[in-house]
Amino acid sequence: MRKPKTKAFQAPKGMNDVLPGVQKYWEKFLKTSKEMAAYYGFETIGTPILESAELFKKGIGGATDIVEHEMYTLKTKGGDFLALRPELTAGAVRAYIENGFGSQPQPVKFFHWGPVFRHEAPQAGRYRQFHQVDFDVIGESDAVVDVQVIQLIYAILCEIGLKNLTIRINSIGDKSCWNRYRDEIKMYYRSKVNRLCRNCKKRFKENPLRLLDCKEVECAALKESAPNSIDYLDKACHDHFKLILEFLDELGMPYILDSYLVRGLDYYTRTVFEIVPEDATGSQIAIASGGRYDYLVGNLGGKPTPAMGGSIGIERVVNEMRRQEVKVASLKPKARVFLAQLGDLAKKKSLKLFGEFRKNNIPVCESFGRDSIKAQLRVADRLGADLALIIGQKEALDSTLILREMQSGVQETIPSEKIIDEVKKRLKKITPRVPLLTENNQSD
RNA sequence: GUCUCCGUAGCUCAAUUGUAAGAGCGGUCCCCUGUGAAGGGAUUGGUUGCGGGUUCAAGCCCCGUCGGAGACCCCA
Repeated sequence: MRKPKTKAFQAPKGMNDVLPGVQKYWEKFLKTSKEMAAYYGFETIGTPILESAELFKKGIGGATDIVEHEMYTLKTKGGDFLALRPELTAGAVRAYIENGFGSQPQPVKFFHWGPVFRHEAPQAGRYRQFHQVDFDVIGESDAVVDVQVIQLIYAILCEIGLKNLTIRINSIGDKSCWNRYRDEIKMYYRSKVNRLCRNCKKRFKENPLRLLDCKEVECAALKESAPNSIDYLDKACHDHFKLILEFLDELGMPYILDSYLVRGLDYYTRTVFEIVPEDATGSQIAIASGGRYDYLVGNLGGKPTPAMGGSIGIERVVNEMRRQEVKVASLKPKARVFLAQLGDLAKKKSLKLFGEFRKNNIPVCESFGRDSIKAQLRVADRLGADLALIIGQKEALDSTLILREMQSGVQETIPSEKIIDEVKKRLKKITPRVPLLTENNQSD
């Protein structure tokens, strides 16, 4: 007889469980991000995971890969077309407009984080559901905020312990520069079209600027002598960018000017940047990126408002933290006291006692499910407890507890009402078997 | 969407197509019936991702499918 078996479920492709063993990295990163963001004057905002699909088409650009091929879309029962957000900025800007943040003192600074979705083939550092933190400064055109956003993101990454990060930065100008530059690019490539790869032939027609993004050997060789976008910035954009570089120099931040850096979202103007770990193996996965988007608020129906933002990919950061073996404190509260029980009455009393200790802010560990005292003490030992409290039939009736110092094995019977104070006293006296502030890299 | 490699116990991995798929680690229990660490013993573990096919015989070969790792594209 075969038992009918439910098939084993698997998480959807490219979507991962965040298991207890890696939570500490997430916590460390999020805690640091929130604190730093608050310090820089950012206020936290949360927006829906679902938004009108149209928002992203208008915001990110209908011709981008993200919107054209990678968006999870759905039609509701009411007939609305919604999409799982592929990034956070569009939602933040929508919220800015919808809630009238435009009439508050400018700029408005948002800190924003959560899951985002892109239907792509999973790969190194790439998932279909992943998480970003996002920083947006809306309502300020000064170059100083461009630098401030980069500084903030860079500082967070350093603060959590990442090393050897490089900032790549470029300016792609704005409307007044684009046409001129696009013409130059087309001109340059016109005679070379048949040497381009298939994709680039398409790009030549549809979006010539993306030609510079290609990594095919042939195309990469061609772009070496292609006109440089920076040479086609108008005066305002040029000055803006120059100022940014001066700020970065002043701050001593490790940036390289990458004139081929073009981001895949259409809303960017002027400044674009990404932060890449210098990896000996040559992996070039950006863990953070962003840029200025001076037209986005206007394009989404608000009044024209300059803005700057950037986001960090949490999974990529966590992967990098683990690759660099960053030390992160364990999340497990270090319980130095173990509570062991024997018998039904004792078990009931233990449960109550556990609550008492909690109120007194003394972490206590237990293994109530185990009935043998031996097994319980074994657990106590494995957990590295300094004190074991044992309450058996006899103690439960007498309202006492046995207090055992694990190191020495010395025991003493203590009346229940005095146990909290006694434990406090002993904990001060005894040196912990396991250091309290463990910064370990073991998976928990 | 295209391509390459991979899928055996909770974990790390064995198994020339040929007994009834094994080991280490882990878990549980016992040696010790109210007292941890060392040691010893036992035990728990699997429709070999799933579904077909070839074969007397498939973990192994073939097809499909679902996952995973990675490359392209793109991106955090």
